[in-house]
Amino acid sequence: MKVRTRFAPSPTGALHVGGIRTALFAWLVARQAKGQFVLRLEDTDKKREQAGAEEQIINSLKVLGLQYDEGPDCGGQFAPYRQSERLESYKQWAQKLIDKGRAYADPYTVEEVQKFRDEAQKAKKPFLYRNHRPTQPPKWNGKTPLRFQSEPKPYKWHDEVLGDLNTGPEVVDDFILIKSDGYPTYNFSHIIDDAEMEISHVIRGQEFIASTPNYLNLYEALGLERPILATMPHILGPEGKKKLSKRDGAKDVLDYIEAGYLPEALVSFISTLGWNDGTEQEIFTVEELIDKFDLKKVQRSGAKFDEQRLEWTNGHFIREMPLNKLSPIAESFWPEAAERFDEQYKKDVLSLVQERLKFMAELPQLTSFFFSEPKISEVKELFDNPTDRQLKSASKLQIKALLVESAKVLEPSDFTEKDITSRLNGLLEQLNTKPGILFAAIRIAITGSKSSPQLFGTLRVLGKDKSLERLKRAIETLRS
RNA sequence: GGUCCCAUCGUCUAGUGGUUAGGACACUGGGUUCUCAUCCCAGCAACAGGGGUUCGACUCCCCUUGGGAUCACCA
Repeated sequence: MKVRTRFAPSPTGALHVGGIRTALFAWLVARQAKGQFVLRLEDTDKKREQAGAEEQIINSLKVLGLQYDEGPDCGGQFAPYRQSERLESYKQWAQKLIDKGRAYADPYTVEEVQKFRDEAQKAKKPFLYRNHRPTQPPKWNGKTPLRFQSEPKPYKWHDEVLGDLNTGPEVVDDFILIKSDGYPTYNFSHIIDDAEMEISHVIRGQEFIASTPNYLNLYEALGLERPILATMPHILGPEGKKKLSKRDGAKDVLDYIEAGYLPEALVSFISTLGWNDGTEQEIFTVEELIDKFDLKKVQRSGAKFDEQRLEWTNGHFIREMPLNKLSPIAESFWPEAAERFDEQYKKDVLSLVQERLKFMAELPQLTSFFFSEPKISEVKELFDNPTDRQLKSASKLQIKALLVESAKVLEPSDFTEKDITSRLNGLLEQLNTKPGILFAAIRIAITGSKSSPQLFGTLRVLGKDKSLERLKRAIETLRS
C-alpha cells in the first residue's frame, strides 16, 4: 500500500506541542514506509484566521526537520494545498451529493437552529438537527448552508491506536457541508481532500473521534473508501487535566527554539510523550524513531506535559553534542558583552559550561563573568556574608592573606591548566588550608559568584591578566 | 444530560495470567579528596474501588468511582 500521511492544521495560531506531536507521528509513519508526508492548510474559517500563522506553522515544521513532500509553499501533484484554493472541488462534490438527494439547503436561520438546540439542552437531550429536517427544502442557492442528509446507523470501525470502536445511530446527524459564506466546513472539506490527495492514514487528535461516525456516513454517501484512522490522545497541561492549550504558557514550538532548545531534543521528548518502543530507552534520535515508531504502541490515555523532563532531555542532547556543532547554535545566546571576544575564547567558555546547560538561554547567567568584570559589590557581599560553611570558618583577614598568596603563586605561571593546578595545589599544602576555603575564596574573587565551572579551567580560560587583576581587586575590597 | 474514550510510582511509562511490579524525570542521601553541574551508587514512591472468571490476576469480564472528548455556519 502506498502510504501517504498528512498534517492539516488551520492557520489560527502557532503550533503547540500537541499539534507538533500529531505532525511528528504522521511524518514518522510516512518516512518509515518511504511514503509521502503532506502539509495541507485548513483555512476555511476566515474569521479565526491569523496573519502569519501559516508561516509559523511552516517554520515550526521545518525547524524540527519534519520536511513535507507536498505543501502550500512547495506544491505537489495534488496542488493546491490550501483549502481556500480548492473551493471549486468542494462545490463539485457537493453537487454530486445534491444530485443523489444526500444534501439539501438549510432553510432555518441561525436563531431558529439555536432555538432547537436550546430546547434539546433544556430537555437534557443531545441536539440532533435531523429531528428538524425540513420535508420540502428549497433549492440550494449557495446563500444558505448546505447540509448533509445523513443515513443514521450504528458504526463499528478500527482505530490504529484505540482499537475497535463503535457507536449507535444516535450520533449521526445532518451536519453542514458548505457554510453560507461559500466555504466548506472541516467536516466536509477534509474528507474530500484526503480522498483526492490519496491520503492513506488520517492521524489526528482525540477531538474528532466523536464525529467519526458522521465521516463514515459521508464516505459511504460519496462512494469513497475510508482511510486508516489513528487517534492521538491529548497532551495535557501541567496543572490540571485539561487538554493543553495556548493558555498554558510557552508551549509554542518556536518559543522553545528561541529559548535554546535543540530540535532533536524536542523531537525526542515529544515522541516519548505518549509513545515508547517497549524497551527502557529514554532518548531517541530521529533515525531511531523512523525505524522504531509504531502507531500501535501509542498510549491510549492523555499525557501530561512535563517541563522538567524536557529540560533534562535537552540537557542530555547538549552534553552529547560535539563542541563544533554546539558552538554555532550558542552564537545568538551569548551575553551582550561577549561581542568583543573572539570565537576561540567563546568556544573555550562554552566547553566549560556545556555540561551544566539545560537550554541555551541560560548561557548569559552562566558565563557573564567571562566577558565582564564581576560587580565589586557582589564580591564584597559574598565575602562579608559567606554562606559556605567552610568559608565562614575563616576570617576576612585570613581570606585576604590567602588571596595575596594565590596571586603571588600564580604570578609566574604560564597559565596552562596543568600549571595552575599544580601551583594552587602546592599552595594548599604550603599554607595547610582546606580547598573548600582557598578555592572558594578564589572563585568569589574571580567570578563574583558562589558557583562556577571548575576553578582551574575557569582561570585558564579567563587568562592570566584578568585573573590576577581580579584577584588584586578582591584583595582591595577586603582591605576595608 | 446523551454518546464515546481512558485509568500502573507526583510525572512519562514497561508489563499482555504466575515478576521481589522494571526504567526514566523529579525528590532525598552518599561518592567523584573545590562550589555548582555532570557522572556513579543508594533510597523514596504505583497497579482507583468492588465483584466475578481462574489453581492463580496489574493483566480477561462486569459494576462503581474518577478523568477526558464531543453534542458549532471552529477546526
